[in-house]
Amino acid sequence: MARPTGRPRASGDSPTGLGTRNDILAAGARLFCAEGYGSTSTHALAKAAGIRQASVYHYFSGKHEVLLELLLGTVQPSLDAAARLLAVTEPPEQRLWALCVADVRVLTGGEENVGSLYLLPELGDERFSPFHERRSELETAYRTLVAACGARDVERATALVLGLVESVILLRRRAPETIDDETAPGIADAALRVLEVDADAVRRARESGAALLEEIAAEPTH
Amino acid sequence: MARPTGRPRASGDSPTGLGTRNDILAAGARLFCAEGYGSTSTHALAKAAGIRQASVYHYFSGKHEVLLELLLGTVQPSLDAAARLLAVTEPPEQRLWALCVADVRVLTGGEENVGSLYLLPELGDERFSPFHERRSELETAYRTLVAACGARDVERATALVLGLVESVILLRRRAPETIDDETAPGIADAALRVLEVDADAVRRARESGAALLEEIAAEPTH
DNA sequence: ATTATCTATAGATCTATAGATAATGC
DNA sequence: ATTATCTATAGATCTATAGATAATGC
Repeated sequence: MARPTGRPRASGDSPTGLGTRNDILAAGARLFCAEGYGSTSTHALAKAAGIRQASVYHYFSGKHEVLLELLLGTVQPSLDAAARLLAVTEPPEQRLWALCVADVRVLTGGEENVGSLYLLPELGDERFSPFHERRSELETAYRTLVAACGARDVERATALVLGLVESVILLRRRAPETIDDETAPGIADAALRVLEVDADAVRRARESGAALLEEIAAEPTH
Repeated sequence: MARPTGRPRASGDSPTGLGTRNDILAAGARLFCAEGYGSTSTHALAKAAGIRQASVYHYFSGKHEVLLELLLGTVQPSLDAAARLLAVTEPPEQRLWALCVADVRVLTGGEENVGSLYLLPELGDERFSPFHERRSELETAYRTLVAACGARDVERATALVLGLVESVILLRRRAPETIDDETAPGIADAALRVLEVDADAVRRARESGAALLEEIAAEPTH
């Protein structure tokens, strides 16, 4: 797409080099995280994407669709990992450990702290319910594994584990320089400890976790 | 103030019964948390406070001042507790434990989840820098106590402790029904364990923590 | 007289559509 | 011919000010 069809842009090139649609998504990720959803106008979105305000509507029906697509794109990889981990036969401690690691990696990866989109108060709007459905599926997967680990109060334990995983969103805001390769395993260990899994089982989960993660990454979804 | 001076409201009474200024603050807390800052218009704010849009400006120069006052009011009690805990002579583990408990109690108290105001992306605006200054003072207090507890990597440890404390904001969103009297001590215990404080010292902190909290609550600020 | 509220509104901004334009593709 | 962009803009909404009004206070 060296010279794509259609009228050329008035100003400059695609900032991402991945086409206008991705320019808009990248601009949305940056602006919604840094300035907020309600405080980002379609004009600001377009400007950051290197196009005019009206051109946004060629790709999206409004900024809500931009945010929705960002949200779905963020939850999907975790949901895939969860589906695979529910299907394998390893001990639940190892699978929960792997799910935590996979999820934290999604939240710590990428250019923007897209996890912080989860924290936007505007997500209460019903337009984002497709996201909430997926998110709720993911929580069900966590709950299933937490229960399989033998937690007494499953609801409370699940909330604590999810809180631990999501706390990485806050950590990335506060001190991104402290995030490294040990962050995800460290949080996954802490999640098992919250469930009062004994130290030996935590160690085993960590030892076999890497292999399990590779396994589910390789395996195709059925 | 049964019949206050000034023109009466066109519609109804003060929702809070604590005067118009507090009506506006309460409306701000509710709307900024539930709908977001940028998505809440001065009209919506006024309506929730039971007055007309223009009347907001009699008390505040704009919605940014409403949010700023809410933020300062939320950080102040924690800052007071921190100042007192830095002044006493108890072991640092006990003082850090007490600070965590005091902070979590602020974040779990009140009608609205005001801690979630901390997560608004709009806080980057320089109009909120008075809040960031106080917040940064509070972080310094945490850092001082974390260092006194003998943490090796003070910055990283402080970030983890603050993350743990703030995770209660997310917990209150996700599962408010799981929050009880054990939440704050539980988080404070976890904070000490993150610092690899030995189990005995954690137990001691918890045992003497309640008394220490009462002491600093009673004591006047100098 | 003072005060807190109100109504009215100017000007800015924002959204979403209509229609023009400037490229490539056939 | 098709497409992606553009310009222009109508109508909605939002902010912040001006000035009127309806109470109490003296």
